[in-house]
Amino acid sequence: MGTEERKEREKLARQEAIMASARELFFAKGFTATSMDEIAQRTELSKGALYLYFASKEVLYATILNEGLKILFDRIEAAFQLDLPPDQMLRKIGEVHYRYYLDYREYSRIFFFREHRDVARQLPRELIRDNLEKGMRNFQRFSEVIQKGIEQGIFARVDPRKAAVAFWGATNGILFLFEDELNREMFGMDVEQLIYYTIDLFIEALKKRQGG
Amino acid sequence: MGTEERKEREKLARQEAIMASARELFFAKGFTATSMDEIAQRTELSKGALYLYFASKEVLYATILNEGLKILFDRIEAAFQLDLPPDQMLRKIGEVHYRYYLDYREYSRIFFFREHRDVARQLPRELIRDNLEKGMRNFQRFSEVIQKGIEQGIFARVDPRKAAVAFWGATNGILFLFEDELNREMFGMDVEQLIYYTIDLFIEALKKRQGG
Amino acid sequence: MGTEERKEREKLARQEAIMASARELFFAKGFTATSMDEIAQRTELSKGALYLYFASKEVLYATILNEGLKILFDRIEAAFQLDLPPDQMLRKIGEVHYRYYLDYREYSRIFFFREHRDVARQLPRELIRDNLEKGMRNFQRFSEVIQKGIEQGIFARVDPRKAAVAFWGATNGILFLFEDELNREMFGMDVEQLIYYTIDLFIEALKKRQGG
Amino acid sequence: MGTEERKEREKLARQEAIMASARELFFAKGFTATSMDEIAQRTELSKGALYLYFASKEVLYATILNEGLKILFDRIEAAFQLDLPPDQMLRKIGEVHYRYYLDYREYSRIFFFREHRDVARQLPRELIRDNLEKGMRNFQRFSEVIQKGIEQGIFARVDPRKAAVAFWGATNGILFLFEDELNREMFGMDVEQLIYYTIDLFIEALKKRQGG
DNA sequence: CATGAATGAGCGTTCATTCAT
DNA sequence: GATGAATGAACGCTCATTCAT
Repeated sequence: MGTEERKEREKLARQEAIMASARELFFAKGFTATSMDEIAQRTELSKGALYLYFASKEVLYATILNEGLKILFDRIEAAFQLDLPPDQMLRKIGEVHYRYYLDYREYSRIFFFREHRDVARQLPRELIRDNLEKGMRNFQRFSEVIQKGIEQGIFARVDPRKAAVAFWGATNGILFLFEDELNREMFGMDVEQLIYYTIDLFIEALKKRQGG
Repeated sequence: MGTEERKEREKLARQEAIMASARELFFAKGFTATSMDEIAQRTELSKGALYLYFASKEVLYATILNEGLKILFDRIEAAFQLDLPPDQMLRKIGEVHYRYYLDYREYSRIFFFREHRDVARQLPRELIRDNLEKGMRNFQRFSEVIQKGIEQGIFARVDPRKAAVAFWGATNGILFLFEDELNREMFGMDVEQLIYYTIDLFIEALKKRQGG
Repeated sequence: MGTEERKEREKLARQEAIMASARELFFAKGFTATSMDEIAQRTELSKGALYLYFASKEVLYATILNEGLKILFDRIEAAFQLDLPPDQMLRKIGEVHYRYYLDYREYSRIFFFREHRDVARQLPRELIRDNLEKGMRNFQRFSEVIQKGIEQGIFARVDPRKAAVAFWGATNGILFLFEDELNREMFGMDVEQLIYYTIDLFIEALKKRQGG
Repeated sequence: MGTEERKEREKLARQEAIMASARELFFAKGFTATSMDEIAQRTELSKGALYLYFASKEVLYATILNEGLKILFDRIEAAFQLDLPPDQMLRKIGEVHYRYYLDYREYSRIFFFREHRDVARQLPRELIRDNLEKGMRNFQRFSEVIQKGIEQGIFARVDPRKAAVAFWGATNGILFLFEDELNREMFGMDVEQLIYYTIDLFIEALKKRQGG
């Protein structure tokens, strides 16, 4: 029968509806300031119904965070499918990171919340493992790109894995710094300028460097 | 009589006792999740007494944050007093940042979270301005070091201010990434290794790069 | 099914139960001295439940006040519907005021206190306007009665509006004075005696007076 | 020795200083909104010291209220010393009441607080008795004036004591009504106009009335 | 499945009063 | 007498979660 299927579909639709409301509210007001009441209201569902779909406010939040993480993973994954020479690929990855930061501003932002950590632990084990695997795959690919660059003589003989983390850390750090208004004011420059500057600086470093 | 002095001492001791409890709790659970009740209990003082020493939870938190910020500023300030060639000075700054991260782990950790900023705004205007000024002075010195390196022919003709932010962002980003247990597990390397790796990579990049 | 109806009824019953507790407490101790905790306890409901029915302590109080005010307005309104000659109508109004004072002793009492006004301002604007309108209509009718008395040659040519306020003020003042136990003891007479005495004195004054 | 006297004087001075601060604050913000802290601060005395002079916040408040009552009593007392014919004397009393309302606005206002009653009971028995006696004396004189008016044929043969209370109640009632902003707006006239209007209306009534 | 009324613990903050000094 | 640090109970209000229907 299609009955069960329909029910399953409806259940998922409802779940997504809740997440949609929650997303907007969490993004706009943060975890603490958002109440289950508001989420229920915006979803036009009863407060009790929320607990039919999500075990707790924390789990709901964590699920949303995970969603954002998935998007980032997928975008990076997609980038790796492109056929680009290593140096351009590196630039592409940086760009993807920055684009994600622009397109999903709130997800990026939310990763910087302390609450993120406390709450991320609430994710079902399988999701956590899944994220870890995806992350590792990306990291692996990242390293391979650099390795390929070395083999092709484009990059110096660096440690590909270290370089990958350093690169990722650098872009992350820039975006993080520019989250703070006081910092932005202090630096007097915009993120875009700086993120590409940092990416290029880094790629140059890899190109010219000798030894690991 | 020493009576008054003693009282003053005791008052300061009590204040420090409150800050100590608060520090531990804020570090462990963040601002929102820590209650004045808990702080009072841990200090073995009545909740009301807390308000004799700090006007509000926010002010208490802000006072603690500011303390940590001051230490970092002072350390960087001190580093700039050393007489080192630009490239070594850059390495020193990175090292200071990392040392601070090690010695005041929890402060670093707290600065990484968004909650920090929301509360930091509650600091008295003069403190905010003071912090901003200190930050700017550090940033200025930082840029000057790079500028000097360029003039001495050690560094390529980069934009000193952009390079300074990129450098600071990179170290920050590494430390931030390694805060996450999953990331640590994924990367399979330790922070120290990587932070120095990144610093050196960066300095090399500045040395070899042509154009700005 | 009657399920929904029953629920609605129960809801209203609960609301009334809260108001009943609140009324007693507010009457006995005033607004400030009454706590939501007490009201909840007396209603055998959790404190939180109170807020399901009333948005705030102020709104709860205001709702009760408004209820009492409405009764008074309605009674006066009803009196004006009677077909009585002006002098008897005046006496009727005084009597209504006094009867209300007897029947809704606590409401009268509460209106005498300043606290009332501070909280009355918290009423929704529409209610305030509504009350003001009702008050004005009553005042208008009141004046018209006196005006008619003048036209019929029963009353002297006084200013009807001033006379109306003076009359209302006089009855109010008597009731207010007799609220105080010390005053009652001092005067050695009862309210009823005096209120009618004052009313009659007043009507006589209007009858015999020449000029306005 | 004058030592003891001096001490006594100082004690009284201190007491008065506390009352002065308290008066201003109670008048400006009401009983509840005024804290002992503020009173102590304004008096430049420690909070503890306040309790050396007044047993509680309530007693302090009551003492101030009593002071205001005394002023009113004294003014009326003084009026009775004047050598005026009964009708003019009555007008004088009304005027004194109104003048007091103008000059000691806050005292008048404060008598209308619910808190007044709750707190008045806290006065030392002797003060309460004293007030009662003064009140009775005034009431007695008041009645005598009317009695004299009757004997002189100026007033009709009313019950002097009832008339006195009615008169006092009427002026009180007017002042009370005009305390309320909404009422003032509704009536569209000012107190002064109306208070004299009511006084005169009343005196006329006494003059022309026949019987008691 | 879904509702929404109800709970109950918790929040930051205030403040009259006490008491060791 | 005088201080002022400390108390402790209270305040109005919120909200994640539960559960009878």
